[in-house]
Amino acid sequence: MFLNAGNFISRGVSSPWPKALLATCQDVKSITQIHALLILTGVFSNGYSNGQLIASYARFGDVASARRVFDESPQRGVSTWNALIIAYSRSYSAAEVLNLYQQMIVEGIRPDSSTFTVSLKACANLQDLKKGEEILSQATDFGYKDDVFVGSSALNLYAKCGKMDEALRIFNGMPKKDLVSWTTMITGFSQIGRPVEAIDIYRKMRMEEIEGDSIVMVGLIQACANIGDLNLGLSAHGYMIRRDIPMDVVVETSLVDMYAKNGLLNLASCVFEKMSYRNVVSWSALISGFAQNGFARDALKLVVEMQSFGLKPDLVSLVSGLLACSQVGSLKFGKSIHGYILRRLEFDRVSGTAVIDMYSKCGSLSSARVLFNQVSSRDLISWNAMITSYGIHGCGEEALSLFMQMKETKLRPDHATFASLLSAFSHSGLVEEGRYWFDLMVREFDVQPSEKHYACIVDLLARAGRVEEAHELIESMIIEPGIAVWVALLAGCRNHGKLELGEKVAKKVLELKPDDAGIYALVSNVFAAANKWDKVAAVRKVMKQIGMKKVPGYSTVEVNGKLHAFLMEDRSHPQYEEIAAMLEKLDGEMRALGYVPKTEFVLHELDEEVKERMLCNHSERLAIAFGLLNTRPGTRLLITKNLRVCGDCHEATKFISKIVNREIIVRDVKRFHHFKDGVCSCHDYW
DNA sequence: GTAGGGTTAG
Repeated sequence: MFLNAGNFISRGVSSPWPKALLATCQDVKSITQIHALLILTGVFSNGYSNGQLIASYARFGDVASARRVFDESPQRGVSTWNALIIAYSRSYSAAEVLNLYQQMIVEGIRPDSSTFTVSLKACANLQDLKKGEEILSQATDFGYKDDVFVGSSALNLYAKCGKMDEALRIFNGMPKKDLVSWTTMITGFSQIGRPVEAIDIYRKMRMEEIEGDSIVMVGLIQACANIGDLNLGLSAHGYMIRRDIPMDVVVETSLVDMYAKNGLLNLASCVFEKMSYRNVVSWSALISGFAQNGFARDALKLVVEMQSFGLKPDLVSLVSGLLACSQVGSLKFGKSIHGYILRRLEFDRVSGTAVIDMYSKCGSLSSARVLFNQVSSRDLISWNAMITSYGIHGCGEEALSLFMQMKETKLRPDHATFASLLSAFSHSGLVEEGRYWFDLMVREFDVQPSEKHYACIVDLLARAGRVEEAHELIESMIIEPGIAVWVALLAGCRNHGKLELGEKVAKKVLELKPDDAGIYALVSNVFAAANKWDKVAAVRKVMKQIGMKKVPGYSTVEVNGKLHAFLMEDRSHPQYEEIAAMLEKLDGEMRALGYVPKTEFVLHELDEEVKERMLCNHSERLAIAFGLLNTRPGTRLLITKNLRVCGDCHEATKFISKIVNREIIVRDVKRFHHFKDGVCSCHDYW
């Protein structure tokens, strides 16, 4: 090492030899040796290269040594100061950066472009706009107003503080822009949830014939992901391949996320598979893509799989896991994630809300409430989640009471709060409360009713049998009634035998061209209830023509932590014989207690006897029988159904809960039913 | 200057 130093000196290298030598260092030890050499040769006491020495220590994260060099330096020029400031910046000590900046000013050292850039970055990270603006004005005083580095740092400062309009003002006034300036704007708009403007600036950048690099593409891809602009996303991907822009883990992860968010899970998986290196973020992007597109099982599989690759799930990936548990009603998996977070991580607000949602959607309302009480800093979404929980469990009064408590905080209820609240009223039959708060929502809380609020209130009225009133409300709507409100009315018509109006509404719904098989099923059911079998056939034909498949009804039951799924008339199950025998036995006991099969729920033109047999084979009944057979007496059963529970099964489950003396909880696609001692928590109102 | 997470109608 010293020999090399000699070579540098004797050859009279014109570039400063300490710099060249320091650059060759691979560890702190060699830096220490050169440090000693600099002292020995007197270079150090001349103040020469001290900055480079500081920077070298900082390169290996040794801030303490960097500081020592600084403190021992006999002379400190701007480069010495900058070196130390950068050292602190690299170790994420933003406060110390600003501290040094201040000292530097006090000591009368003239800051340069680097000083301002690093200090402004510290303000951005601290989101300290006030300090940042102070530094900006000093930069102007020192003549760095039009410096492109200072300019971009200013953009970043405003972007990180959420002031994109101010950033845009500065951006437009910048005499010189570089790729970083453009990138900061694109990324800034993208991250603040203004993807349209992000894309707009990207287009302007390309019009000025500036080529993007991988970082700017990340911002663009993120914007595409959030706005759902798949065409642009695909072309961005293609652009990078064509121009051979190197793709690192960040770009590839953004691509996975963009495809996954837009439901192109095949493409997302494809990119994911080809990645040479994947981290927790890459896995999370894919997991959340599956979870958010309804592929809960795949999401959960990935949570397990990532661990076999040696990666530990973090809060973000686990929140997606919780979402998946909520969807399939897997209490066991959900609980294990809850435990994992308790043991190895720390809850934040988002994961706290996700756990609340998981417990409530997996049937455990009381656990959800316990956790809600434990969340220290609740935001609007936490409250909304808990109000929703009460709603789906049919606890309208509790939902209202929680809403009143929320009103006492400084949080303002939003459109989601009212959607949950109105839906809670609807499921509990609190019609007057619903009308009252719908009115107050507009008058006092300034929340304009949207389609979903109207759908709630129409549902509320129609469900309560006030079908005409619901119809009148639709006629009086300010906004054009969409398919959701008509569907809510239609369901009311069916449930309350208003078949004449029902037929009219059914036609209306068909005109609006639903894209949902469930809606076609409802329309067809209304025609079936009115014995219009020709129209039933016509609807089925339309569905066939547009290639829409009826979603088969299925139910799942969790037995010993494993989910078992049953389709209607599912004879394929290995335990089918036992299940059928159990159902037959129960059927006899139910009839003895007064059960009469409600064959009107079989929507085909068939013999009564055949209809009765079909009802017995509904998926929820198979799941219940399987659960009874495979769990110890007295165990609570949790059934999840992908459609609404049928009226006859609802009746039968009440009887079964009494006969077997068990609590049976059924989660259908909209809400929960808690069956116990022959009654249901919904009091037959749903 | 760069990536992933929670609530919401029928």
